[in-house]
Amino acid sequence: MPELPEVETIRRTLEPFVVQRTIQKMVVIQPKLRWKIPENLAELLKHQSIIALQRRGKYLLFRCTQGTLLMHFGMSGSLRMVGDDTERLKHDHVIFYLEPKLILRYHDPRRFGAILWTEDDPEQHPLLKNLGPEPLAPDFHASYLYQRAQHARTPIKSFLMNAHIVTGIGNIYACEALFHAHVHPMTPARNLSLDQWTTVKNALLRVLHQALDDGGTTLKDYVNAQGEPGYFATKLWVYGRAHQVCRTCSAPIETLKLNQRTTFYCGHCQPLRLTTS
DNA sequence: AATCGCGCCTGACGGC
DNA sequence: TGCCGTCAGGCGCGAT
Repeated sequence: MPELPEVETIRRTLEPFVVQRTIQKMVVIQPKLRWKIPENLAELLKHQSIIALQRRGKYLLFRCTQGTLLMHFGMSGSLRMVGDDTERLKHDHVIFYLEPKLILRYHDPRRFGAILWTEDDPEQHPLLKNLGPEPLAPDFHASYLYQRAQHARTPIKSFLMNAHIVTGIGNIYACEALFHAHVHPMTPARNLSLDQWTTVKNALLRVLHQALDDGGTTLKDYVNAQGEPGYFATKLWVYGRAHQVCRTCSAPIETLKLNQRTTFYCGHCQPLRLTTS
């Protein structure tokens, strides 16, 4: 599922190809994504040039001459460059035809993704304006997390996955970062000391950078814009490893449900501490 | 104000 | 073989 490293990988793969190109045509096959694709979008996009390709959290931003196309991949979305348009697949919902010739196909079986348009500052778009900071930004500090967590009784894993606190962290990287930080996912966020937040933040950055180096995590169907998978899946320590032995201590990896999401952890390496230390 | 759980979707899989 | 239930889950939104 595309989290920050996957979306950033798509962005990096795509950027040298799409910037400076012009949108000749957009064909919508299935407009019903998480939100309906605006009916006039094809008309609006025609003949616009792509000036830059950016990322904010898990959103991909196509900065165009007269506005910005916002793209989200939900759980199962992908965007691929293809040579020709002859072999359209089931769940290919939108096709972008660029000039000089380049075809992009947006594919999303579960349709939890989104394709939207704004002509204002995209940072002020309702979906972006309340997002928390980028964890990979140079000014992202443990002290920020510590401050925001002061009154949060919510489990640290839910806290890290809250895009209004910090963007881009989904289930996989939240589980992995907490494992490396030796913090139990149920620990109330406000219980962590500044030192512990430093540990968590460093673990998070290490996991995100490693995943980026590996081109993201492919569990089932994630591919970048060139159709290539990511190789971080082989380096997962807890995610998807229920009942298997911990690679550190050989205890069985356990699971629990947090906000309807399966949470993987090692009960031995990540002891639950309910008192502030 | 913070937190919880629903609903949107399809595909894979297990049981019968 | 087919049908049904369950699970996977990002995230806005309404309810508490």
